[in-house]
Amino acid sequence: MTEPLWSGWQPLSPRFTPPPPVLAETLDGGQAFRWRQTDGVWTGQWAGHLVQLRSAAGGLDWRSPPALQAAAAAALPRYLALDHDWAALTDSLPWRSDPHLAQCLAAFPGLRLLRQPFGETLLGFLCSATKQIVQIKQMVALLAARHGLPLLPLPAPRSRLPASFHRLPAWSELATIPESELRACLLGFRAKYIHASAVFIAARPGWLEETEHLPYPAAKARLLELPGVGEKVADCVLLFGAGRLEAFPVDTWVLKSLARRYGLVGWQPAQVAHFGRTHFGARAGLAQQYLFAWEREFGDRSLEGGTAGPATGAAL
DNA sequence: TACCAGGTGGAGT
DNA sequence: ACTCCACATGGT
Repeated sequence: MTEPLWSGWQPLSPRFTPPPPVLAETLDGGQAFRWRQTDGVWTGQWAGHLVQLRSAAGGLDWRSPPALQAAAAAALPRYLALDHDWAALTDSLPWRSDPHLAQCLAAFPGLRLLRQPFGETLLGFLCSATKQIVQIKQMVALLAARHGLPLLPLPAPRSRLPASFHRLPAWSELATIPESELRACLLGFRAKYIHASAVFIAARPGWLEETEHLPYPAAKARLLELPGVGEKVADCVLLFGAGRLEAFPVDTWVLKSLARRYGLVGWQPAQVAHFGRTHFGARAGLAQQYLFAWEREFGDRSLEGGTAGPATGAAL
């Protein structure tokens, strides 16, 4: 008979027990672009991995296709950053003196940063400029489907696979794809940035890997050399793809958050970034993720009524 | 129909 | 240094 697509569910360890909405925010809130939920089960991919997660009584369960299970078991702890003490990291944020931050922490208990593959994170956020998350996910899915290697040596045309799974194309592969084919993946003007960045990276073997391991300021300076990578994208890549918690990406939502909740109306992104790093400290990027999640979920509703003073409290 | 979306780079002051 | 603007495309 054919091998089952998925192996049996296994408990994730160390434990990771977010409430389902927080798991959703973690996997699908704008850090990563390759997770989908159906019937309470999250299916996600990174590098050569394919994993499902579901909430169970004592924590999360996970499973993979049998052929990929061993590799996934080794890779999952790093991807989900299970070895980090997120409760302690979150507690180190200045929530005691910042009522709005305290409100954000309470609204998304257990939110964490993923540790995604560096190159894939770069690709995702090169797609992100002035696009909604659902649209970024669509671009990334098309890039994988059309230009990435199949994940499994697929057994049968009639297999029970709901869809075929593909890796994202590596940067060396992206360099060989004509810009017109990238545009066909709904990338729009981002296609030329991805193409030019791929050519840049392909001309410098080892450059991307070295960049990942440099200290934050040097790594950011190198990422800024890439066409299409500015302050915000560089910080997202370092925060979500290199574990640099001091990176403080300022996107339109964080700009809104700091304007509405901290009174920084009219401030430029660079000024807001400076404020964020000094106010939130060495793990400013973690604080940023809470602010981002809260503003997207509750921000507009909280505007009805009160003026946006510092840390005006909307009811939870 | 407007306006917005996890922005960036370039041109003109 | 700052301000405006083009860049593609779909969602609301």
